[in-house]
Amino acid sequence: MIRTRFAPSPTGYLHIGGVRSALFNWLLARQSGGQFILRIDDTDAGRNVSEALQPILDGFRWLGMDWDEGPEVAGPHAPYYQSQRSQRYQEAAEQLLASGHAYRDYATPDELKAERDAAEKKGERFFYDRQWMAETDEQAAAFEAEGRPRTLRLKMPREGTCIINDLVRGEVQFEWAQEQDTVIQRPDGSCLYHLASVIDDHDFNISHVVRAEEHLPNTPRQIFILESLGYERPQYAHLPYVAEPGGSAKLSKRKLAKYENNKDFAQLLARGRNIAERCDIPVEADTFNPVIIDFYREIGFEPEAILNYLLLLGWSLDGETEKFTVDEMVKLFTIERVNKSPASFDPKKLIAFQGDAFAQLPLATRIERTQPFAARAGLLRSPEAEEKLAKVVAGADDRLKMAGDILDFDYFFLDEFTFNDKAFNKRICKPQNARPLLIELRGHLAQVDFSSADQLEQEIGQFCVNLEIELKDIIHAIRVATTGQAGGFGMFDTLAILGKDRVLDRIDEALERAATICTDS
RNA sequence: GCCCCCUUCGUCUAGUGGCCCAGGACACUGGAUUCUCAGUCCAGAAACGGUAGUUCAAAUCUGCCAGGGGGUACCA
Repeated sequence: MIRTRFAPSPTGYLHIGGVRSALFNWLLARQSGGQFILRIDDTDAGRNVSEALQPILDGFRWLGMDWDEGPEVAGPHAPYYQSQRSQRYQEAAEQLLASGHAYRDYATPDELKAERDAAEKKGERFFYDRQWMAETDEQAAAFEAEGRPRTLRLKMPREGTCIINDLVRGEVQFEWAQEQDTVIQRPDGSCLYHLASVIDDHDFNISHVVRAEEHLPNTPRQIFILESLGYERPQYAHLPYVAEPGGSAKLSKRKLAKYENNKDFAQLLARGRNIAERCDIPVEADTFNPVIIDFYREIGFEPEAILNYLLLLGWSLDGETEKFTVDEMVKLFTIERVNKSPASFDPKKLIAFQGDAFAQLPLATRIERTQPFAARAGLLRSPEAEEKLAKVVAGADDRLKMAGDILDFDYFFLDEFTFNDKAFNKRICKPQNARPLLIELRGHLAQVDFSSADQLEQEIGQFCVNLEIELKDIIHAIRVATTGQAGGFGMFDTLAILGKDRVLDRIDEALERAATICTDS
């Protein structure tokens, strides 16, 4: 039985790279009828865990990655919080000490630092020489009498090779002699990550440790721990990390400011901020950002689109197939086809996937998705607004890339709207017959029934025939006058949705504006 | 510095010795269609880090070099 795990720290946000690691773990488990476990690495005390964990669990639920064991679902190996498992780590630490695989060490942080600095000065690699190792209880007592702090260190082998057969990297070798005597327990008795992680993976029966490649160099010491304890090795798969947009360094939540200099990243962020601002969504610098999963949920992305995009960041089926439903991902994913090299996060391609996924949705679903955004932005105040929303979403068609884009069509809902200056100049000021035609058309439109777009098309067509002009001689001016925009969807649909009153008012408004701002030349 | 990993179009990738003067996708450019925008269709530009070998034949194998990255914690 394949059992995989993802182990987030409760920091209050779910990193996009983390989501990808989690996805690969989840896929691996699901495709074989295995299990996916969520374990919380909250060894850092002093933080309100439940509060900081919630956004992460919400993220998982939103993405549809369910976990078989972990927070809020419990399970046979509970607790799944490392902070509640210290007793267990303590036992393991003692076992390691008793078997001679670990030793008590009494070096002070200052002494260590001095040695480290000295080694660096000589251009050498620091290597702890076990100077303050207590080999006997007497020695330990003596050190303790001096008031020295006690840590527990791994007594790493000084010769031989550690061979790891990694599922994505193949065989990787490390010389034991290069490994440091890692500290596994602090003076206060708390245990460190490497110990905790190994114990938990063993206790939870994790069969496949699938994690980011920054853990690869840590693996030998973890293997040392687990073999010293007599545990079986899990299978390892070290994933390439997700790199920053336009770069090759690891995508980091600490470098948000830097990414804003990336054009594509900045555009995505700006798009999100625009939606958030109008919908009154709190924009916290820490979480409202394309590196964090919450961002996408807030502005109306489809979880499947994100999953699909992330899947392709480091994995491919065949170089041709790009679109996968979640079921297909589960069925077709193979750890063997995970790439070795880092993949950089490309906001543009993510948007392309999202736009595609959104367009695939049935109309009713798209309406449903846009509804909350329209509501929060105050577009749905009039009684017939819901009905209008349905028409607008239908008319907008694939111009809507994400649910929050509905705000681009606010001019259908609000009395107030703004004219795009450039379009106004080009379509209304410049063509010399635009204004007379608009006046003429306004008069005609006042007699026309607006209930059907087809009807409007006929009427306006006839209007053009009568005046011996072409449709395009007038239609652009109408668009700008009634929507303020250079582009938009079908003009007759637009007019029908807008309704007669608004259309006439707006033409009047446009004419007034033209009178004041168009400079005759 | 030391250890480890990685290196095909701008980006994600296909490619496991001949099918590759390198295929697909996003983005980009041009054209067609339309009332605009979006879309769609067609076309185009765009890559095997370098080098020395092995071989009849190398993006694919080997060595070296270079570049990038990760790790090097009483962080995870």
